[in-house]
Amino acid sequence: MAYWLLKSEPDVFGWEHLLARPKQSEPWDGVRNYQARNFLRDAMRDGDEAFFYHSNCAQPGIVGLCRIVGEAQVDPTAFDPDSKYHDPKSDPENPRWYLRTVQAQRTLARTITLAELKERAEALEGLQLIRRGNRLSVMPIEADHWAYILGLE
DNA sequence: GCCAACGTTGGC
DNA sequence: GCCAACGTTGGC
Repeated sequence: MAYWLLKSEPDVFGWEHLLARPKQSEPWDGVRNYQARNFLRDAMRDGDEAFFYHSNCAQPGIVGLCRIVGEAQVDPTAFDPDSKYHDPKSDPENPRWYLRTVQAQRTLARTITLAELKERAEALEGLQLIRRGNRLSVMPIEADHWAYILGLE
């Protein structure tokens, strides 16, 4: 069992959107960064758990817990000219982008903010989220960091 | 392969 | 809205 953090802009697709979906699950498409893609495609496993993180908003932070459901699949939005995630250089014969389905597990009792995670930088050493200039939208979380962060709730 | 220019991310 | 940091592109 591995742990992850998934970033999402609440104005685009936030935690409330996920909760409103049938079975509270959604294909996590549109990832267009190779490092994030590699995590999605190669490292994640069915049943892994993930923090759902709100970025680019008034109060960035972790708002919920979700689960990775099933195996990696080719991201069909890459081949859709009408999609904002369309990638004309991605060849269906040799797909470049993948997705995973995520399912909401529970809403956190409160938002664990980026600000307080930064305050705990000593205990969370190595956490990519609080590294300078971090922009990864899919990142691994060490098991002890996972437990520590949940303990802040 | 280098690197400048450009576009994007995301906190503040 | 600003801007630092980063990834990608493309000329050479």
